[in-house]
Amino acid sequence: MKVLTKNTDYAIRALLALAARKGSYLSAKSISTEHDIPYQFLRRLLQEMIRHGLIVSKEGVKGGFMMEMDPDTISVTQLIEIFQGKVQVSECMFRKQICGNRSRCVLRHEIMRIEQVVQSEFEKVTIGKLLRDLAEANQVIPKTAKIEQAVLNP
Amino acid sequence: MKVLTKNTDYAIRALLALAARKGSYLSAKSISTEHDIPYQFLRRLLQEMIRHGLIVSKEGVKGGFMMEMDPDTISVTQLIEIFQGKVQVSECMFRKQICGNRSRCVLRHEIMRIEQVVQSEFEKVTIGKLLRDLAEANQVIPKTAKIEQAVLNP
DNA sequence: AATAACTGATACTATATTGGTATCAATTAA
DNA sequence: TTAATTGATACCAATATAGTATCAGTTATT
Repeated sequence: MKVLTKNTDYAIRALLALAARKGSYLSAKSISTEHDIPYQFLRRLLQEMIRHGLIVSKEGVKGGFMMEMDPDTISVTQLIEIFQGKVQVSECMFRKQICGNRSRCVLRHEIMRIEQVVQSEFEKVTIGKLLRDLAEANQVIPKTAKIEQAVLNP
Repeated sequence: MKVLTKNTDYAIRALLALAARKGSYLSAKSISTEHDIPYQFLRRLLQEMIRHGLIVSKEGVKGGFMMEMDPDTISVTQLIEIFQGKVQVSECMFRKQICGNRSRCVLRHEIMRIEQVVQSEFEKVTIGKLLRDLAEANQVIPKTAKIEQAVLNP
């Protein structure tokens, strides 16, 4: 059971790069090469994130993608939902009516409780928090010159 | 993101049926029809559970599958692991050496913490507990005659 | 105005996972 | 002997995941 697919994993890494250079445009190409993410794949992810209002873009030369919003308002849960769909126990959850299978519902009750825990935990993990963790981790190993560089080329 | 696949879902239901009639043999066919689980699919699941020592079987007429062990020792985590693989953040988790990508590792650290929470929560949810929850739920609706029947034909 | 560096949109392919079916051999109670 | 059963395994279809390719439109720079 994989918690994060490549989609989400790459998206998080791209957002970290954008958050580290918040306010300036980064091209898909530069993010791709610096973070070892397949170029065309990355572009699709970036466009998806634009559609969800997480980042903005500018076309043409010197264009690229930019993060405008506060990185602390972007949580890992959001990204999981975008790229892996809303967390659900099993399909029957989407039916509005009470599920005919009572045993499944008992199970569901238990798991929904756990889901709440997971959701709230995941919501605390934001791009902002990860970025700070990263900076901290880099300070522990001061050999890697500039922190910014270390953040962008880990 | 689906927490439980059909595999796990069906397996849990089958185990609930077996736990409710603990000590006696139930055929795959009866479980299949009573719980609306595709016959051949179910048989594969049952065999997998035998391989993992969760249940036992007897061949021939009046044969079938039986639960011998304490239902409280079978947790949902175990079933998820059997049918959906061990919970992992992303592939790089399986590499022994420290992952070259530092940003991913920071993320990993966060998620592993969450994983711990999930694991321990899921471990509390055992077949035994679900069965008791079921019986309780059935008592609330006393119309459904015998509890045993209600458990098996929910 | 031409060009090169960009994004937008979308179609395509390969592989893995999930969900489900079919078949045949071996066992056993009646 | 026979019918009900499991053991083992091969197969199939649908979906999800991961990744590639292409072409049209935009824009800074020359």
